[in-house]
Amino acid sequence: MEDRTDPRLVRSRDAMVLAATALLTEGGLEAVTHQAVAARAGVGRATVYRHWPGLLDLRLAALEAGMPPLPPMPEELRAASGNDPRAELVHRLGVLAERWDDEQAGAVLAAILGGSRHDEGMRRLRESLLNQIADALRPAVTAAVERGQLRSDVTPETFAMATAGPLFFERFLAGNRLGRDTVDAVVDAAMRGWS
Amino acid sequence: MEDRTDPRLVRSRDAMVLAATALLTEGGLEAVTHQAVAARAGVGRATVYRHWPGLLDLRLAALEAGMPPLPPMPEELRAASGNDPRAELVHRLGVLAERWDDEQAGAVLAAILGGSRHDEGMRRLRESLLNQIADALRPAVTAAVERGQLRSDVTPETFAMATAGPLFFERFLAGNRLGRDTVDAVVDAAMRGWS
DNA sequence: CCCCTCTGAGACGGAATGTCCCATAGTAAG
DNA sequence: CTTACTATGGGACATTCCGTCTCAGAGGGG
Repeated sequence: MEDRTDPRLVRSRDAMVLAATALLTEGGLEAVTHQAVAARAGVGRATVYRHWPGLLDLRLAALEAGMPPLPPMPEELRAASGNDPRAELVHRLGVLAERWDDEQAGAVLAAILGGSRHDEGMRRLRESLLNQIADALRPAVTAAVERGQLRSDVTPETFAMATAGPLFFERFLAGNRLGRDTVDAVVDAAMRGWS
Repeated sequence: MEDRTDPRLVRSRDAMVLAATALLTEGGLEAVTHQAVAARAGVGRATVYRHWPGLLDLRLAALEAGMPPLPPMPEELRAASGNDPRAELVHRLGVLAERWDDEQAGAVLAAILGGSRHDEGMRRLRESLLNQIADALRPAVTAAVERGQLRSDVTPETFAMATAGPLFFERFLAGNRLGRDTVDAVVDAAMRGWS
């Protein structure tokens, strides 16, 4: 259990990760190479190799950095919505939609989708992403099921498919930005369709 | 309007496109390079450059070849279903799901999603893909609207989002294969949710 | 049969990749 | 402040890849 806190190490590391995510956003995963990261971060080429010996390691680091966890639901907001499952679902999917509207998220998602079929690390990222979404919806979905607003066989995973699916489609296949009205319509249709 | 029918030309071209799609399926878009295609197709490296001077041209050709149009709805099937919009929607989305279950389609889709943000050609491919889906659903959606089975403001594009979206999510984010039951449940929920 | 086009093979200069070494500067401990 | 240590930057190096060019020969059309 090493405690690597050498400031030089974290400094250069941060600079490299920052450069890598920027390159990823601008030019896709292919643009993330040891050389490009070194140049962008103002760092020696050998340093990048020292931190991430393999190209996949480097790219994985960029993807992880570009995929921070979703913020948890603020407790006061939950109370303010009167513990209404529908309102909570709209809020959580709204946060997700906001995240997906970001350029960086698009680059990360596309890269993970493409890479997860060939690389184990990216497969893990994809699964963690999926769990992130399902977990964000879990409490509200469970509550909605208990109140009879959703069929009892509807799991958070199913509901994620029914809501995040259309949002994903609209954002990344149709290329449209996600407005609050879209989120609202999707949640509405899903609750009606799966009850 | 040239009529290039030199057998040598089409022969080598076909071999290269075949090799390119295979490489795309196996290793993603990055695996498609002039060198790799030449080796795989048993063709001189210069020949690949002659046909597609740029790397993007080459990759675009591979993507186009891996994205054939959806087959039209057979007229007898349409009659057999008694012109029932719901049955037609299930059928068309079933065809789409089958297509997406194929390995090659996954590679193509992921590549298009990732590349369409930086390349004009891929953006066109993405749009054509979207239109393909919307067009496949158009007649049935229109019929369903006319019969009051869907709200009058539901367009084929909206319905595509509501159905192809979840299927896409389930297939490429959750990583599950698409069974007939999934298609059925999704169409069912969408028709209930958007009516 | 001849002419033309496409092809395969290879040479080439340039760029990128991966590995190594070493002098130096920043860091932690005495 | 001094000392031992460690990460860094820069460069050398061999190797591979990339894009372009040339040229002889095979395949096709008239």
